[in-house]
Amino acid sequence: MVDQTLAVAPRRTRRLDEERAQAILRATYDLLREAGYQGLRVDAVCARAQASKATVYRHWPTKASLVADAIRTCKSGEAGVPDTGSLRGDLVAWFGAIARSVAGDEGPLLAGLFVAMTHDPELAAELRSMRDSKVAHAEAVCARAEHRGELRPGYDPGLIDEIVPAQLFMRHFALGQELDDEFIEHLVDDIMLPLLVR
Amino acid sequence: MVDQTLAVAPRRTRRLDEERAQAILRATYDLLREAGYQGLRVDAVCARAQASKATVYRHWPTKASLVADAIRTCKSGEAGVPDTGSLRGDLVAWFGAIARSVAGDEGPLLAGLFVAMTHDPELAAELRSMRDSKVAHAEAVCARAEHRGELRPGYDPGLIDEIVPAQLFMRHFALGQELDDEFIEHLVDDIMLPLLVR
DNA sequence: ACCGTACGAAACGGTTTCGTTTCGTATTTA
DNA sequence: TAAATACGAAACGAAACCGTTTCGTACGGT
Repeated sequence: MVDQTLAVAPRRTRRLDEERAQAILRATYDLLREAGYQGLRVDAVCARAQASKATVYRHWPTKASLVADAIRTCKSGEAGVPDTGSLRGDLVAWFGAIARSVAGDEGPLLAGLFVAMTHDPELAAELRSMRDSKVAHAEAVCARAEHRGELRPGYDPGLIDEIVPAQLFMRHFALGQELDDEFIEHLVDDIMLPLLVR
Repeated sequence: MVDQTLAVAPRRTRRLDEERAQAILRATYDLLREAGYQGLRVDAVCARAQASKATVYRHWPTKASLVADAIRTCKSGEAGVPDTGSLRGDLVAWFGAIARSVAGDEGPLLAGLFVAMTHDPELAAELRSMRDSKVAHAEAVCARAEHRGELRPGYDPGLIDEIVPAQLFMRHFALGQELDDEFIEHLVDDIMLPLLVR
């Protein structure tokens, strides 16, 4: 990313240190999580990263480009899920990890981006292209369960990707309720397992 | 609401016309939907409602109080659902209506309020207390279906309130995808009916 | 070593927004 | 009718923020 930006730049001699670029993107990411896109101030990014505004604007001409790069760079990858020996155990462990992500970084980032995505379709498209689909992971978990005899053919693993993040996000942000073990188990036992096992 | 505000005010002679108050709250509501909470400017409310800032600040000392009153006043009520003669028909019609609301007013309002709710717990609590639960409605629809022999006892109507708004909102705002008839039918046939009928 | 470019810090000029004040006029009450 | 209050429009003073420029210094390439 940053290298690519520099590659199309004019004949540069001095260039932005990779460490400094990371600090700028990290500051952007953290402030984006705290304040949302509309509340994000380039001034604040520069202050937190101890970078000059001229530098930041030179490399990222718009707030949208800065934010897109920040998310692309700092977004954590999908953690693997342990094989617990049962479909229910796998789902509880996995959904618990997703819940921690929703309550941690991913949720606040998304919460802070909705209005901007409504107004800036280009940014929206770019951010949506970065979304990690959970379908492959769901397929792996369900295939394991099928192999164990817990599931019969005909289940739709895509329902996991469709339902679980949405339920976790809305419960936490719209309703302000805890994503505790009880809720995770409800999500597994009352919603996802019935839909997969039927 | 507005009357209550006036009732606790000092010995007033001239007072804010009810029509004027409504115009201010309507302008607030509309701008909130367009720009979100963080993008809402009191200046813009005053310009749109043709009210002075002194007037607005006199009656609503903070942006949060203005926004809470605007939502309380302008939020449309839950429309009734026609009795189509079948559970599936009822759900398709009802979820279609919810989808139109999510894509219309309710969704953008919510999308624009997440960050504010994170930072202002009082505002969050107040807004959450205004949320129309769909449980009673779901119970009525399901009771009708049970009476028709379509459902057996043991279904959980609360799942409708839990799942449907979240799925509609996230599909529209997070994924930027259409809430078309196909998706409504998928929501009914592949998710809600299996969970209710089991 | 020299030259060209860009760094960080600070300042710039312009705009926006906030919450408050001022002023002429309107409304309500006694 | 007079007095008190508040209306809408405009202005106020301060702060924040934007994107750009300036300056001394640092870095990369030849």
